[in-house]
Amino acid sequence: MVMNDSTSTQAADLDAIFSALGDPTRRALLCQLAKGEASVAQLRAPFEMSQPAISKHLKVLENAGLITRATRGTSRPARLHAAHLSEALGWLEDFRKFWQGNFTQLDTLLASMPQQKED
Amino acid sequence: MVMNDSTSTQAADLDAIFSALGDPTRRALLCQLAKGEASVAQLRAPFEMSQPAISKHLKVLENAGLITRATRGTSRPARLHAAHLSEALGWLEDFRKFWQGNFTQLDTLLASMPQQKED
DNA sequence: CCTCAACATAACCATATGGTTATGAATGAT
DNA sequence: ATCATTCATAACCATATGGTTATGTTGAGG
Repeated sequence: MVMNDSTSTQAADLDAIFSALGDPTRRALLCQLAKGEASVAQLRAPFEMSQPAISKHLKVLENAGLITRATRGTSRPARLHAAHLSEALGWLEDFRKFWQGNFTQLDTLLASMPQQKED
Repeated sequence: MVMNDSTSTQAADLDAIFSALGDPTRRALLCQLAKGEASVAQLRAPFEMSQPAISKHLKVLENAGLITRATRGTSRPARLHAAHLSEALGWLEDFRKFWQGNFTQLDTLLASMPQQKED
């Protein structure tokens, strides 16, 4: 497994995806969208936040490839684009496998060594 | 499943974890640490970046609960703390399940409706 | 055609982020 | 005791982020 930038998933993608997920409002928006597509007004409803703020968050999610926008009249409904979410999942799962595989070795290694003071 | 802040995982945790993962340097640091614990100097080696910059990144990772620090003499080696990584994984996997479950419904729903122009 | 509704965009602001250089503190070695 | 090494912290800077209000744009309906 390759754990650096030579992976098929571009580092910039992961930057955008993880950063997008780092905001609670945006995670909540994704949760709403998991129930189906929704307009800006609908997405805004649960929040005490201005409409432009929601539009900005949606743009961040769109740039991260996590949602797509349509145009239906004056409405611009958003919907999930799960492919990019799996990129983040993929990285984390790969990382977990890598770490877990290595952890076993490390564990074995530590067990065969004189005890060390940890701090 | 609960997709909001009332989950056992605090929203603030996820904020910190995902934000921490949003930086390529920090992901690279985690990859290095997946091979085993490492000192600041060792972690710094692959980067063209000052030592304080690395220390700052390590603090971000530590605040996110993704690593722990030890103290061995003048060295302060870092090591992975995978439990918090699984929080991010957990959120993403839960989200995927939620979305996938709902996607089926949505798909069925759309199939039973008159065709709509998408944009 | 006029107007309302639904958004987007611009301009602005405060704070956060990611880097730097300079300096300080603690430990190990001589 | 001194000195070098390892790292943390402080101060600073440029840019990004997350919010606001004000305004522009575009399509639907009377």
